[in-house]
Amino acid sequence: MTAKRDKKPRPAAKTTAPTPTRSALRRQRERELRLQTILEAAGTLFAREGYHQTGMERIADEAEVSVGTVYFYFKNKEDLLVKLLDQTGYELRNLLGTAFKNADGTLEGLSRAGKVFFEDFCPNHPEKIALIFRESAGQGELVEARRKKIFDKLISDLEVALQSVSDKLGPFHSPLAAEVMAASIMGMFERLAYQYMIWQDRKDALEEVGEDAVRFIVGGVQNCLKAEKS
Amino acid sequence: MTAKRDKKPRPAAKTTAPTPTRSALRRQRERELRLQTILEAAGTLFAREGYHQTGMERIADEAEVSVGTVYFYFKNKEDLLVKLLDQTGYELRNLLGTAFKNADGTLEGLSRAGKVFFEDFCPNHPEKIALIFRESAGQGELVEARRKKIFDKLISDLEVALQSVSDKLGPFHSPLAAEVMAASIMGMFERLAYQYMIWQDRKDALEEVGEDAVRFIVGGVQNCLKAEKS
Amino acid sequence: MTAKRDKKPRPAAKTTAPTPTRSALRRQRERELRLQTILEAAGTLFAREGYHQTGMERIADEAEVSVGTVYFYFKNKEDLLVKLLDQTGYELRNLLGTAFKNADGTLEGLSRAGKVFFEDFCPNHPEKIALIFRESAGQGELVEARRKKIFDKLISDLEVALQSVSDKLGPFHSPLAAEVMAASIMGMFERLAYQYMIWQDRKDALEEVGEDAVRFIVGGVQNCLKAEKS
Amino acid sequence: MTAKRDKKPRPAAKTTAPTPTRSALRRQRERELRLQTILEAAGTLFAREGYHQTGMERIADEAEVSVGTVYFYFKNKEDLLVKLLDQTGYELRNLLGTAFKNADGTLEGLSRAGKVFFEDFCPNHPEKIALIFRESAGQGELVEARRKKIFDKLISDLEVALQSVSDKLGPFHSPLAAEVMAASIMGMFERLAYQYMIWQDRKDALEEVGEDAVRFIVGGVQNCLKAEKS
DNA sequence: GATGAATGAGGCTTCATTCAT
DNA sequence: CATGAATGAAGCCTCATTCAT
Repeated sequence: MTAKRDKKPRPAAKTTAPTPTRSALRRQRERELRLQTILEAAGTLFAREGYHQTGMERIADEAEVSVGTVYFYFKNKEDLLVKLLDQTGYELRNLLGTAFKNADGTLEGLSRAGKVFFEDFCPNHPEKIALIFRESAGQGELVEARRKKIFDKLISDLEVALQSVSDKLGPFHSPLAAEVMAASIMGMFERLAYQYMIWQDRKDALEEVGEDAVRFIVGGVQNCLKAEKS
Repeated sequence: MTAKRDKKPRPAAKTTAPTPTRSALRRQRERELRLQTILEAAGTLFAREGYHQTGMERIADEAEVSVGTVYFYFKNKEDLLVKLLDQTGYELRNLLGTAFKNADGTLEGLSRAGKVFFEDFCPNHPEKIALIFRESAGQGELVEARRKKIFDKLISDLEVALQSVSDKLGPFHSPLAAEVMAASIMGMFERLAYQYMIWQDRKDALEEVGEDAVRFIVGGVQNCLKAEKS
Repeated sequence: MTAKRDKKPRPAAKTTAPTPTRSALRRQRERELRLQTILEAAGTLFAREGYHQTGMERIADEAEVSVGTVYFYFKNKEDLLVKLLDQTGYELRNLLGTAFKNADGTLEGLSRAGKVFFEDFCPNHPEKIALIFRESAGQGELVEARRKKIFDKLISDLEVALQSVSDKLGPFHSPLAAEVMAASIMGMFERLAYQYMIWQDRKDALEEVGEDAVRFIVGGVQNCLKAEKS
Repeated sequence: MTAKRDKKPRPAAKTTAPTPTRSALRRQRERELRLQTILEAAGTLFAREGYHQTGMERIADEAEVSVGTVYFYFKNKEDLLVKLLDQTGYELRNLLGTAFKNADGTLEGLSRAGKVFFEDFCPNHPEKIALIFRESAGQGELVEARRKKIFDKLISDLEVALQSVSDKLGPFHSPLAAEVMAASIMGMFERLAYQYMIWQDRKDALEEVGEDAVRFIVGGVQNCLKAEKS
């Protein structure tokens, strides 16, 4: 979970030291802290300068450690990107997944979820937008696989939410509809975030963008329901 | 359109022959041909193996020329990507732009444009999808600038089409709406193409995907109109 | 004095140890040593084979390090040449500058300085002769600028010495005289060293050459004094 | 004498065409002209940008011919430099050699020769200064050999002139003296020209520089004579 | 655990030279 | 003779990764 290779299936905690000394605990904490520091440094740089334009030495500098230390915590550069991607994906999924669950099968709920993305996530994590939607693209099979998994999960979560809507408001025109809509909505989020956060710097417009997007989504979903609500 | 640097702007003045000789014409043609060959080789490899994973030597091999020849036609690797991107962008814009214009301000027209993308462009140009939506992302400022320009134009074309719709069916709820919807639709196209062409290999599903997407779009647009049609 | 870029200006603030550990000192020493080893390898090869005929790999081989190591200590090939040139220039100026100062405004002193060049510097540093008078010529603006600076300083030192002579023995015929003579003498040194050390291998003749050169110089200087000593 | 390789020991003139047609003559003239054009283009560029910084294509451009044509007239790039160097050397030797001969063993004659260099050659041929004293240095064995030959001849000419002086005014202190003085004077010319023509742009000072240099030389020579003239 | 000097394979690019047209 | 597209060896340099201290 922390260091280089997962060689040792965690024998430490249970076997030798049942009662972790205080210093051991502190060490554990410091280690976690350092790992995060490095991860953040990498994240910042990847987002700002680009994955390939960022060297390991630069990351080490930014994290105020040595290159060797970076390699102690991460197997290699790709690993750094993967971990970063996973973490970002996890956060995003946490945020959106929760929002979708709370949607409770209503269109209002979906709308709220959309607003969470545009008004919470985007303005607070521009570098994560850059990472997940830009830097992680086209970086080799392993990263791409991870990226796919994240999107798959997000889309899947969204699909479930849409099914709930369907359960309440009637079936969709097509069996693929939920899946397609889920992917569509993710695509919207992606491009809108990219447009207004990365290519233009219009954080202030995000609220309105979110509202329009949400209205678009609601209309879209409604239109895919076989028997539309009167 | 020509080679490396446009240094010599055709020193036609001296030669008394305004009509290019036949051999000169053939050379011109061969040159254009070879340039395209290289461009295609690069396109294929970038899409299949990734931009960074593809060396110049590999490209030369694939195009059956020497490395030097590649550099005779393109300034450097980035130039190759940029030219490729521009060409792809041009084609896509040609296709979609035309479709949007033909939409003539009707929702049916928009739908047709969507189908053109999913049923014409996607299945026939999977490598262009990969190039424009994956490989060109995060490759340095110059490429990113070009990428932005392409997306901007596509979105702008689409926005115009949406304005036409608005002209016919009434104003949108918000002044940003057209722009946001345009970007949204591009995002949908992007992610759906990516999902079904790259991550999954479901060309057969594209037709249905397209239909669902289009239905979603139509619903979305309608919902953004102030006075909805009854 | 240190490595590649002086990025980190010694972040001493944090470490509570103002006294560098013994191992740190040893490292420092080893580093300096290696830098010199590389510099010497490059110097030897540049002199023997020529700057352009010497590849970085060859230099690394000669210094018994890897190419990467060379680039760890020097920014690029030009940097290697510049550092080498500076070092050589510094030594030469040290030698001649001191000799000129000790001349104390006498012609005998000047003569002694000349002999130092021909009998000390030349036979012991043939490769530095080659470097400063041959390899560093015509290698781009940066190197040329450095070269000019070195010559300027040497000439300036010599001019000062000549002014001292003038102070003792009377003014020169022309205001430019000191400067011209200084440059002339440097030119003599240069070509004589080149002739007898590089083009011919007549180290044994250097003593006599030096004597003749010095006699020539003395006569030249005297002839430029307005009121010659009887 | 003219083209690529001297393969054919000139069978043309005598064997097949005893009476050169008019067109053949014109061709001959044009060929010579073109050769000179290329040579001048190369000379200008070598002096301005440096030998290594100048590509063959650039030379061809400047001469308004194709690369192939350059290779028709010159075996390779080095050949271009060698021919240029030879030509320059020839001119210089012509100029100085004549001047030395006209010196007629007098110090006034030597002085006149010096002035010819500083007041005729330098201001009118800055690019030749650059070529012979900078660009041709350190460019491989063949060029260096040629360079040596040129300097040897110049020095030898000068030495002869000095011997004439000696014949008139008495023997030199040392048997090497004439040779050493000859080299010294060449060195003076070299460095002074370099200083005032290349590193500084003080053509206007050349006259004075020449005068001072000449006075220095005269004094130097006199001082090397065993029995000085009263 | 941390350090940072060392490694070296691999990448991109240049450019003198050739040769079919 | 002239052209200029094509060649490909060779060069410089980067940077992820390792390992002795």
